[in-house]
Amino acid sequence: MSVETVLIDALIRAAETLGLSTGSLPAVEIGRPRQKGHGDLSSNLAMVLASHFKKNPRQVAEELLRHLRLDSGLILKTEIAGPGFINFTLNPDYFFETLRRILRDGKKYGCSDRGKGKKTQVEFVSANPTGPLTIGHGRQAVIGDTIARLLEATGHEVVREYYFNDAGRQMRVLGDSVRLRYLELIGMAVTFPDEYYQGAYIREIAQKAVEEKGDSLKSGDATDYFSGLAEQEIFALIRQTLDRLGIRFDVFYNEKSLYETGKIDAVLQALRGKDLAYEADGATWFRTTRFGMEQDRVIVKSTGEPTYRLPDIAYHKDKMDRGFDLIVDIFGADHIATYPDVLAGMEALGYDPSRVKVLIHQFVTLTEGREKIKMSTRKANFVTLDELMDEVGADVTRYFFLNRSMSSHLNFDLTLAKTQSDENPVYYVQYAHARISSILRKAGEAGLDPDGEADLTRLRAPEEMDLIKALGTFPEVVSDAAEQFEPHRIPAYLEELATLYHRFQHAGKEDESLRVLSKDREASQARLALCRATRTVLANGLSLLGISKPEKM
RNA sequence: GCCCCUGUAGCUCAGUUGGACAGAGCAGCUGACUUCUAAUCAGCAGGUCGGGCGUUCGAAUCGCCCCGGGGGUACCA
Repeated sequence: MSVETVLIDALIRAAETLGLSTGSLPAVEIGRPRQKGHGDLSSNLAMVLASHFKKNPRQVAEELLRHLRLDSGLILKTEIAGPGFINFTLNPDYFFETLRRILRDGKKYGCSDRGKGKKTQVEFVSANPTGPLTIGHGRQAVIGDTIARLLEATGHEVVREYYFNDAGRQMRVLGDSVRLRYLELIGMAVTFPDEYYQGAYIREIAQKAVEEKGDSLKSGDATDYFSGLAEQEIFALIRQTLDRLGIRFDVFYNEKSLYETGKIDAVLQALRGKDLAYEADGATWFRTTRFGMEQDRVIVKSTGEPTYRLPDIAYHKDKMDRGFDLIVDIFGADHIATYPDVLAGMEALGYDPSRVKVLIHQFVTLTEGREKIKMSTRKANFVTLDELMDEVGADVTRYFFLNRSMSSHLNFDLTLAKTQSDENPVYYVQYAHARISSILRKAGEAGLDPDGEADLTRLRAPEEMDLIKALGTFPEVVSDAAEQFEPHRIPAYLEELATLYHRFQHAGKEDESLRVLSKDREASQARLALCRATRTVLANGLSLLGISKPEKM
């Protein structure tokens, strides 16, 4: 039983002796004061009950305290503060126990089984192979991968999936773009349309075609060859980029297969069978108005070609049929309009739409100093994810994207990322890890045992206690981040933890007796244990972010 | 017009789901190294939380109305 539940039980019992029936009690909550000096835990119960008793909250708090029976081995001190908070100070033994647990659990510390065995799919990136991944894709890739890692850490069984389409208009234009560059390369005069893909990579693919085929394709329709070649080359590039970021997909799902296996038709039939699809103006419409939307939507154009909605619905039906309990879709803000239709589709087909969790991340605005750089795959003026990693490395790239909540626009100043990479917070966190590694190495030389037994009660300095307390909240941070799908909580936590560690180690510089490797052997062993526990948590956190854990810097 | 995101220190952003005097990093200014790696630490300065009204014991957080920025509102994806 956690301390929180113990306290809640005790508070409820105290409230009952004041004449409140359990039924009329509001939900009792235990919070963590953010201010030092307000104890370790606090309850707002007195303030919530004040209006019921028509008394002042501090007075209610006093009465509650008078009836509160607490285990002194757990709670050291209670106090009424502020407008009527009851603050609890925990017995340090409690924290030493969590420290032991960290040392015992190691890599598992922070993991939980909240999502025990839940079959979960995370779909992200899903960029069509029309060009190198951009910085916008990068944000999604890193967010998606980290959410997958968080879900794994909380016991989910995760499949990472990339959905793409290599048919359709986009790919035809791509193939034809390559064809025109090819013709140019073999010396023919062509006019290259504005709306075609302008990037230099198109020429490189065309060059490959020249090497493979010479000028044998100068006449006739070889668009299929060109788009096939382009897809192959570009996908290889995309996988390579993802690999640099440490991202591996379990499944690459091709939209085309939905047609080949008849899944598209099956959806159409099913919708028609339920009178949820109808023909009008030469097109086929989905009765989305049945599901609370303002207008019906076209799912098959008058040309006979489906709109994106139909395959999207068929794809999600397939996810449902594959038995996923939780389906996480990660989209950029530009796709925000597509998901209500997909969810309506699920409902129409008799599935529970609440199994789908749609996460929308806002755009990345790339700036160079004050200049905004516009990003578009078709125009040549984008900065690729690879170029970014060339400049700042994979760790910084991942960290930058994970640092901020996905609902806020990300302002990525390229000049800042390049010139200030030394001052990037990721190094601050990594440095704490490296520093600990170094001190553990030194411990052996000093005749201490870095992995040895320790009397943890020797840890009493404020710098030590603050660090221990922070280590104890890690599992909660991880499960909250996973549950809320908010990866940015992890870097925020790690920065705080790194600060506490740096402060702890620095204390030894001001006060000789607080050094980790001191003359007091027992104190040293206890501090080494604290170092090890801190390194474990830093390492586990960095692993969740997919960022390296240097032993030296 | 309607829908989604957003507005917090000079800049970039957090804010534990309604709690205690609003926080961090960077930039600025002071100080601390023959180091258990100073890629560090301590301190100072910096705010009408876009504006207004409301709900509440209590609002950056919830509701309504304005103002600004971004995205969407296709028989494009």
